[in-house]
Amino acid sequence: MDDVASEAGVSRALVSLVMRDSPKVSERRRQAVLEAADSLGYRPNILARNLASRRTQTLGVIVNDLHNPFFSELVEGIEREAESQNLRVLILNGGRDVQREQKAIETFVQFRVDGVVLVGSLLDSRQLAATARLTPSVAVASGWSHADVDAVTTDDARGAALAIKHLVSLGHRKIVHLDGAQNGSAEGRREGYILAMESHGLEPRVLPAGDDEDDAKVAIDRLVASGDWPTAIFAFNDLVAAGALDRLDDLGIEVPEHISLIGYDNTFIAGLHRLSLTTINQPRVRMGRLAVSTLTQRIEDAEGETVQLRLEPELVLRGTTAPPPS
Amino acid sequence: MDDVASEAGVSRALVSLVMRDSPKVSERRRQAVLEAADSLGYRPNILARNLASRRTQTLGVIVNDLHNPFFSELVEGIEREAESQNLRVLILNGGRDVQREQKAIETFVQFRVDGVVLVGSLLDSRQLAATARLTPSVAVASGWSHADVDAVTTDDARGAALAIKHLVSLGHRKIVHLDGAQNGSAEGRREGYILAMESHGLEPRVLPAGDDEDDAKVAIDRLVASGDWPTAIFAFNDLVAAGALDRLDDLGIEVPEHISLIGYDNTFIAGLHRLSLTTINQPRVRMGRLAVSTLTQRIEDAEGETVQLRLEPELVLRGTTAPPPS
DNA sequence: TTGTAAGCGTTATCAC
DNA sequence: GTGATAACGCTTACAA
Repeated sequence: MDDVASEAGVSRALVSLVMRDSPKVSERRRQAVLEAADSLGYRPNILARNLASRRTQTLGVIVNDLHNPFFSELVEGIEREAESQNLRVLILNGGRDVQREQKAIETFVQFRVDGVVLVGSLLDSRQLAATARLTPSVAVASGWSHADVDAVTTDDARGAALAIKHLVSLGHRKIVHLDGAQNGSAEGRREGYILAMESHGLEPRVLPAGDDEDDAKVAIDRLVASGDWPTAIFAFNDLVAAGALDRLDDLGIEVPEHISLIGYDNTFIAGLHRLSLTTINQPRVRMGRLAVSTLTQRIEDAEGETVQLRLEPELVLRGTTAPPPS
Repeated sequence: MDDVASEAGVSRALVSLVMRDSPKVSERRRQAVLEAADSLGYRPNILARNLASRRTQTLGVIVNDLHNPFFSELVEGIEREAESQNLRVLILNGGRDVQREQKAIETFVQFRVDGVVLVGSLLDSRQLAATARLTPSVAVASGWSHADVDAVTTDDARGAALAIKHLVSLGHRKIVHLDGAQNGSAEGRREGYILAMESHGLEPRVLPAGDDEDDAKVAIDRLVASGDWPTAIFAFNDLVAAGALDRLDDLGIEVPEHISLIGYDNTFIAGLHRLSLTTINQPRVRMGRLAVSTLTQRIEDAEGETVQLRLEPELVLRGTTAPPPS
């Protein structure tokens, strides 16, 4: 910075102002500084800047699972809103592992990012609350049971109810749920499923699965072994549905002729014609944007009341649901 | 840090040593410091640490397209190797946009990360070389034409040749290529395709497409409009192949009965039974690991000779290729 | 093994 | 618009 200052024939303070796009610099000086900086290949040191200014203009995003398209599509929304607020976005991979997620949080805290967005977090309420005490935080797409932390979700119970209602209206009565295990959204969908089944006078049957294709395959195999076959499956998400579909194809069980299948998230996978998965849509881009705006409000006012936004999911009809075989 | 020191009854320097897991601290003091840190909720400030130590122990990863599973799977390899070398990994989304990628590089440079991994970069040779001059860099999965920059790739021309050889051996003669446009790997695959076609005495036909499903659909529509129908399509990647498959299904053109289709990357999409895409595999995890080890060597020795690793792609036979209709 | 003191590259304040 | 000077929170010789 000293070098740039003397090269441009100005003070260091002026260089600092120019680098920060301050309006109180004459155009002439600004040009001189920018040229000097350029010719010397000067790059402001963000570390020093952040240290001195005690702000980072950076948001940390922790993505539970980069492999799941739902999350990467959500990140788009986050980035768009952050960009419009002139905030940088750093991404860390949670790797579907609570420990790694905790470590990622720790990293962001140590980096002193202005705030953290937890996408599809695996943390429980207590851990989430602890995180929010450490740094401004918002949870997106990670269920509904976290009273004290800002969150943007869709109503998972309602989404599940939409799925079940659709299946019931087609005439299904034996509908099983492939459960998302410890995933934050699993509880809402599971309970929504159970409630919806009961409200239709049907008996719920929850099969533990997980959140990706492999988990689904194992679950389907167990379902086969049980000998008790349903007429429809409500899967935790599209990945699970895709895995289930794979296994059903292996077994020669036709979808939707023999069995109906419904996913969740409406990722691009569900839209592939060959899968044409009936699913539940979540407005990801909007969720991402809202998460960021919620977070920036929280950053400005640490004490404000907890914000909990719950958007509406909607049913997307495609080709994997039909009336049960007669 | 001062607070922790006085709470633990030691000097600030000692606290620093403990926080960095230095071996030269007595167990007794270490415990005292850790307890004090814990009770005060102390978190070392990485910014200050990095500033003072002039190293960040952090690698920056710029992912061209989070939406493409190939890249997210590659990131796994990167993270694994980085973790084993005790390096943090920060991810920035390139968003399939050269400008954004350049901005991401700038951000990492300003953060003074120890090095940068460019995954599926869109930069041309000159831009890449400029980046490498700024900070230790390695390009992964972004083609072969960047002589002065460390790179880990697979042999795209060879991959294309494998695809064409397979199709030719099935009896195909009219094979078109859906081209990846400005994507770094596009050139190698395109030229490999052209060369392979010519070596079989066939006429190459390159159709501009892009790198995702939508690009593919447009390209297929143009192909239809041309009235000149091939018996096989070699797509730039699995996403393009999936998009092409969608469009072909729309048109009632059966794969592989009427037309054969082959993708590239062997992402999990290709493995979905409903798509069952014949494709070319790239060893992503290994590529990721090699990228990091190459980069760390470069960090240690800025002057060493350029490292260019080219791994072998391989054909993965699935269900979208068959002999041409007779 | 512990303590001291001089940086690290910025920002921020304030008088000029 | 400028220049001096004190933070910012840590590391790192070097001394003890």
